[in-house]
Amino acid sequence: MTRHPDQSGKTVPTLADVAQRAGVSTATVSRCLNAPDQVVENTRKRVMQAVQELGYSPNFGARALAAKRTNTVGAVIPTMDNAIFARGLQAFQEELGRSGITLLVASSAYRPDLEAEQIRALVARGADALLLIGHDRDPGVYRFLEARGVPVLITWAFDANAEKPSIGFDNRRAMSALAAEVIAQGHNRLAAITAEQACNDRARERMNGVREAMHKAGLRAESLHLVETTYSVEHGAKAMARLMAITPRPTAVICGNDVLAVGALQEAQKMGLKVPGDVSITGFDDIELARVVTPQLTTVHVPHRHMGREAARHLVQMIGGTPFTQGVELKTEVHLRGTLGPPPAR
Amino acid sequence: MTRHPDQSGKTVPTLADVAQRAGVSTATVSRCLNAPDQVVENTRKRVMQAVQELGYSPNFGARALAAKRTNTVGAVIPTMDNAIFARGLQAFQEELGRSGITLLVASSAYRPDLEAEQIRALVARGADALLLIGHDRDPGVYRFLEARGVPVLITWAFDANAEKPSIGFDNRRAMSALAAEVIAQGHNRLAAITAEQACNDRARERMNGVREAMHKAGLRAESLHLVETTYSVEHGAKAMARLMAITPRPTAVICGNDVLAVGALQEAQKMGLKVPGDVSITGFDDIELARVVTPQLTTVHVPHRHMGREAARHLVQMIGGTPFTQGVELKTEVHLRGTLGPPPAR
DNA sequence: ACCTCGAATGTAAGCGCTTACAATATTGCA
DNA sequence: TGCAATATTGTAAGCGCTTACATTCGAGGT
Repeated sequence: MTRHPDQSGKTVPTLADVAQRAGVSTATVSRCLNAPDQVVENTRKRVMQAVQELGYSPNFGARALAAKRTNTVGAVIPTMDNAIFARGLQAFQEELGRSGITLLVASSAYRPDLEAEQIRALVARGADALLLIGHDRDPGVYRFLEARGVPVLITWAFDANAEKPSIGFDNRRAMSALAAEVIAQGHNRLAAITAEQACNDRARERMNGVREAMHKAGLRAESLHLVETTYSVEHGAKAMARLMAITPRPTAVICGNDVLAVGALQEAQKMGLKVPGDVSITGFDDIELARVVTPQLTTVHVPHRHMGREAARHLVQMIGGTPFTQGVELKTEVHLRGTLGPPPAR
Repeated sequence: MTRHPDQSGKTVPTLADVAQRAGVSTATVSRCLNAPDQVVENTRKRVMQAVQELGYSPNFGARALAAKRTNTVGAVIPTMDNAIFARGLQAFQEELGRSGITLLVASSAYRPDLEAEQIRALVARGADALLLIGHDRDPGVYRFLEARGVPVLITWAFDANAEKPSIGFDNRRAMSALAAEVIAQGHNRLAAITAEQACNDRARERMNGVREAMHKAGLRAESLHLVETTYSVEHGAKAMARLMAITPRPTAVICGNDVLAVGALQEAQKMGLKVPGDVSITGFDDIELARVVTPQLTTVHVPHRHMGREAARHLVQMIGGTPFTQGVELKTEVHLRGTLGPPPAR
């Protein structure tokens, strides 16, 4: 493989270089960097100056190797391609920063095999703990993590009975509440567009929520027209086209997330359907997109930032050795906006 | 600091453990992992089985330390909070993956000090090369990178004369082309909303592009009403409100990016102004948002994925030792959509 | 059967850092 | 001033891995 990039024979200064220049031992330099108060002011100044002059920065690998600790946590998210995870992750990172911990992010493109690979990569890189999205996962992955003693926290979902502690919300209940609002408007021909449900407990639970609400309202859950598709505005639009071809046409389309919902909305408008006059549409997540389309999307608001912050706090504790958390359930809220209205007066 | 997370005395298997179990030396195990064809089939099978049974995975830090090479490149982007960088970065990562290189991403929240810190962190982590956004940066950072011999590629901008090679587009020219279209519609009372220009050559050059187009068209560049604000839909809206309070009211508002433009669009509509009937609005970037609002945004399309892919290719070469690149300039395209029209017939 | 030579494997020296422990300097107090 | 106690610094042993070099093995040629 490639020879390393010391293109012009540059030499990276090491601890020893700094020590020599400052006229102290490497141990002292190390202490200056990691526990400055153990070093007397005078020496410290000298060392710091040497650090400056040499442009020294510690070699992370060596440090991790020697200290058996990296002050790094890893997160594997399904995709960076949209805002759903961005906001929560940002908050997560900010909170970690307070404890001097660095975040490493990897994305799995919604593929379980890639996710497993990324998890291994992060662990190999020394992640002290991991943040993962959703509970669904090959048990082998959990065994691996268990064997390595790497604390794991699940988020974007909450399930008190799952193998690993989670900080998030109950996807089923949240969606059920939204669906109940839809039904309360008088809709009884319902359809739904969901992201792929295999390996995705969040998507699955959301759809279960829809059925639950239908059942409670006395509607036959089996009458729900369900289209499963991959995550994108375009696919949402395509799915919508399929649903609108059904007769009698569904009067409300409940989407598993805002991105699909926006696609559905666009398609409806393109077909000349009035939203919500001819058909109601709802989303889930309440990302920026939801408030930017016309009419604005009725959706479930998720406290992304709060979730990220809480996750960080708990993970820091877990790294500190506080064993096993019960998990935290966060509340979501249905936000009623323009895309939901009563069904057409047939 | 925290004791490390071996909560229950788990022991992570090392190369030596694998070697012992397979009855070979550590060198052979290492070779099995890094250069399998140097090991005879029989031994290899035995080793691989031991790896399996033990659930061994190599310690990245140790490997980097010994091999002086990490097969990792780092990228520091201004924010993860929106889609602008996501798509290009995704492509970047995919292309790197082809060469077996891992991407580490950090975000700087548009703050130069944080960016410098993240750059140091990535270098300390052994990044073989770095991808950075835009040219503006404290010279000290470049000196540091130079001293470390870390190849750097700039993207999301192109400037043949800049200190570091870049792969991107000419922000000024691209915006100038868009502004020319606006002017061609008959607008002569122009306003603009820009992201903060300090430390952001991209934002600055875009505004220079507006002025350039005005100048070419015989308009006084000084007559441009400019509002500078931070990056978000809401701030775009606020800025729009300020601009719409000016008399005589500008008839076209050129925004430095799509996010600000969407905010401006929302505000205009909230104020009861017709877009483009009463006021035209344009964006820049052509992110998903641009096609999702009503009417769709006239904007500059940037070939994000192409840019990411190219950047990856060149960076891989640079790591391989191919010195200094001339850089690559990519073409952008003005996409005329619904938010641009002729000015109101006064 | 013996020798040569290349392929396969083993040996052991670090890579740059942290940290237990030892050595030394400094301080307070009698 | 002298001594114990404490604060500061130094010494050196690894952390887990790669790799140059040494060693051993096996096949082919005579």
